[in-house]
Amino acid sequence: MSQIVGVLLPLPFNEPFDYKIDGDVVLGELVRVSFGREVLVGVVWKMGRSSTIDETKIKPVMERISLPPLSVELMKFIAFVAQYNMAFLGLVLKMVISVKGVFDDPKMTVLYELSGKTLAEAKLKNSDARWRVMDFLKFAPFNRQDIVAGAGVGQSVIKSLIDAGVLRPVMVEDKKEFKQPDVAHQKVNLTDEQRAAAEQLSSDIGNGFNVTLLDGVTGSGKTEVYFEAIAKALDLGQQVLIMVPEIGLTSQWLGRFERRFGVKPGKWHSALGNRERIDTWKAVAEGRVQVLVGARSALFLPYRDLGLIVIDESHDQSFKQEDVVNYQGRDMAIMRAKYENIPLILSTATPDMETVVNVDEGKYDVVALKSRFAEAVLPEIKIIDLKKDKPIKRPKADGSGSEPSWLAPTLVQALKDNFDSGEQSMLFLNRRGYAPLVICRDCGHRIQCPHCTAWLTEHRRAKTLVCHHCGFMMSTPAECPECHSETGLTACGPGVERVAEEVKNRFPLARVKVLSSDFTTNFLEVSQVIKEMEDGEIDILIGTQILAKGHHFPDLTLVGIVDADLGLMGSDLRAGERTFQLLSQVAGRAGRGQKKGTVYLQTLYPENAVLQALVANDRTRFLNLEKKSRRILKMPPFGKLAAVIVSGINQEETEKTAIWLGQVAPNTEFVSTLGPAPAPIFMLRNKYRYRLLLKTAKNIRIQDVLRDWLSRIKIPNRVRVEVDVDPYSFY
DNA sequence: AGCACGCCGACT
DNA sequence: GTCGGCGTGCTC
Repeated sequence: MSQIVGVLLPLPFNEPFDYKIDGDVVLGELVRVSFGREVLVGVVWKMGRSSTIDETKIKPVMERISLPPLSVELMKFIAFVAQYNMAFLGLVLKMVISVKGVFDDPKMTVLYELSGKTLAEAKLKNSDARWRVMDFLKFAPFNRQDIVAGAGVGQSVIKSLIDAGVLRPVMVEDKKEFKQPDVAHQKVNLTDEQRAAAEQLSSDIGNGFNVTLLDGVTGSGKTEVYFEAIAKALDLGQQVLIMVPEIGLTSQWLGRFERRFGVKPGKWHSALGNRERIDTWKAVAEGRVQVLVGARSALFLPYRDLGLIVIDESHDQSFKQEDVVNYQGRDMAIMRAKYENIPLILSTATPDMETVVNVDEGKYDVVALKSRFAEAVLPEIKIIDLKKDKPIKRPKADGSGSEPSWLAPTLVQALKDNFDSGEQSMLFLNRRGYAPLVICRDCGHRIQCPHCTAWLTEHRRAKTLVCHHCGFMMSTPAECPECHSETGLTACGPGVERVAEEVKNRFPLARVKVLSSDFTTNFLEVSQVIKEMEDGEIDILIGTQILAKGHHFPDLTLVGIVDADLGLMGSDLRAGERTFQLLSQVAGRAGRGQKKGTVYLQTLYPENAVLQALVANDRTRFLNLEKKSRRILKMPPFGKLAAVIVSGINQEETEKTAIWLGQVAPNTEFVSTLGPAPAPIFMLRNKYRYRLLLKTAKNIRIQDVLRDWLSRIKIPNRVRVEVDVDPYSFY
């Protein structure tokens, strides 16, 4: 019996294509079909016809893939993500099934089983070794190596049994085995507060959809607490997903997991090799891996029986990122939990405003951890007013003139005292490279990226100038490209490399290391430096953002934030929130052991409300201020935003399109638009960019408004219009 | 998306 | 005369 089904393909379409298929079919089944001149794997999305094309043009399905079909819940989730983010349905599906080679013929291995033929029938003599082999294979087939080890025989014994037909080969798929976590492996002693929190989280497992904010300061043991909820889900035989911001940085997390559950969890991230990616995808689909830690993209895996989602460091901005499809990983995770009807835990020390408001409105539960582990106390935070406490220029080593300084005398003194008493210090500056700008002193020329409206950053160690927006790279020129002066080029402002140079200069005896999320530093290098820091082999560590993530350095007692104002600049809606989160995360690195830590914030604006709230260690005050201003401005979460970016090679054409869009933009009591305006980075990768911003009331379906708006004009071919629902970055 | 078809300008 | 630019349309 042949029937017609709609197959959704991993291509930019919103509708499935019709194919003929024989036999019983279920929705979600994976099928290989020919499409145009390509062969693709798609998903049976609809029963029956979805188009009106001539039946003779409908091709048959080539092959049915023998993997479990996508669940109805996952299909609904895919449809939701597509409609919410204004993305093609097929491209969202692509995020689920585009693992190169998963659907190819799997690797097979040869195992041997008993054929039923006896030794006598095979005209073989009885021997101990032969009987041990036959005993060993009584219940399950094994490969040659396993028979050798398990029966304690040599290869020749096995060979004679095979040749005689007593053993026969069976081909089985070579599946990577994922060890099952052991819930009772090593229970951790929890404090009363932690125990209560763990119990509340555990009680939600298996009881349907629910979101809980696990709110605790750094060092309060959030991880150990949600581990207990994970244990409960594992007890029920369910799968667990833990979403983390950047997997490469969590070797400490993996260590803690392994200590608690005795095995390594499955991993999913961009740096995974193809073999491991295929193994993991299949194991997730077949329910052979129970715990998976992963980046955003792990949300789109075809879990067999997902029971819990945990989002670690849930405030992290990297959960919102531009993938195949733009989406907010945290919000999408909550929707997935809703469709799967399972609980979700948001774990953070600095919840974002969306989460805070949802807690206020009673939509999310909250569990708070107020005290730090053991004796550890919160660090003391001090502000250094750079206008009064000015960094003092230092004479150059060779005596020719002076070099600028980026560290105020107070901070230098504190570093000295800390070093003298043999304790570790850390300096934080969220700027990679040596200097963010190179300028010619003779003609005033500033070296710009040829493809973007952005200055090139000097990376002195690599002897290159780099564009941090498009990746353009050139070797640092010897003379000014404009006036050819050989002495004019000067580095302007500090990056981590330059601060490190100053520190090495001031403390020649200290062991100084730089840690930066750079293309020149790889994962291995990063974990190496982190290990050295843990082992006390570094006195002063200088680094970027990368330092803010959950590392635990017990002997770190001094943190200096070189430029607390960085990030407060610009018109970004979440600048304040992000700065508060980043700085309190960094500050939280200090004093996690027995010793009290001190944090210095260097700033030109000591009265700034964000910094004041940090000093007072008063998150609530900060959140209330922020909440108030967002409510007045009707900004998220009190209103909705969508950004529209118009980009193209031709400036005139691009600008004209943007202006047209502005002219037909909807403006009502509940919907307003801003722009077009040139985007903050006007030219990016050789394309001119304009931005429009759509703002609506909270109860309006912004996607409908967008669709209606964008359909009013014809977009020229060489102009691209991108939509970003709930934008975070304002580039 | 990926590819073919088809219509106009600058070349061996 | 052809080669190749990219605008348009199609894929079940």
